[in-house]
Amino acid sequence: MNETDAALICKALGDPNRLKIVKILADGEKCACVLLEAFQITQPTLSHHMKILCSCNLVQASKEGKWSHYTLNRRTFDEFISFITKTTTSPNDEKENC
Amino acid sequence: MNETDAALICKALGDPNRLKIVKILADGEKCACVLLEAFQITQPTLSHHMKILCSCNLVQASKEGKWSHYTLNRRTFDEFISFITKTTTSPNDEKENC
DNA sequence: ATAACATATAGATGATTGTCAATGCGTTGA
DNA sequence: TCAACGCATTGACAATCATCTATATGTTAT
Repeated sequence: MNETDAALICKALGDPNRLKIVKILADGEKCACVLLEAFQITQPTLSHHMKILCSCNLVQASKEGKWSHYTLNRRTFDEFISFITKTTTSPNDEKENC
Repeated sequence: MNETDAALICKALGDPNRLKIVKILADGEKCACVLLEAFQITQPTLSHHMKILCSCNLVQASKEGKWSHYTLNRRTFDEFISFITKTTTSPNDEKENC
């Protein structure tokens, strides 16, 4: 996990719908049809959001027949949390002031 | 801190430059001129980013004469961390599956 | 085979974003 | 008072984004 990865994840979580998707997935694996019910968006739009969440490795998809199942990737999430926490606690080298 | 606030903060952190600004501010208060040196952007662009970081309460600005000093608002940051951590650990009510 | 279903992809569109040059505004020092 | 300085604001522009409709792809059941 580096700054680029973290910024990508932040960007992914920066959309209210995607943040809510992550919240729902925190409850456990869900298929797209169940996720879709929780929103007022069309199926292609949901698919688009899932692709973004998967591309930053925050969510994992697995197909089972017709259904796509999505799970929250807790390892990525934990790494993200620890990265940004570290970012704000460990001082860096630039001590310069005005 | 609610989902809207958290999404706003994620959005603010979703830009690599802003994430780096936060990282630098973690070292302590900085003025705009020092921040500017760390980037390849123009002064108005930095000003724009600072406005976004301040508007979600992640950063606080204070003027002293000609200089604007910026500090990381650790309280907001901690609330943010605990919110998204809670989001992915506490199960919600929707237990429905396919 | 064929119809119904679940999801993904393509293409279009309006909104938002990051960036810059130009300019404005308040402060400091000569 | 006036010039220089630090920063904010404005307006413009290209790029990205969230969303939609239409369509394609793969799967299940008849």
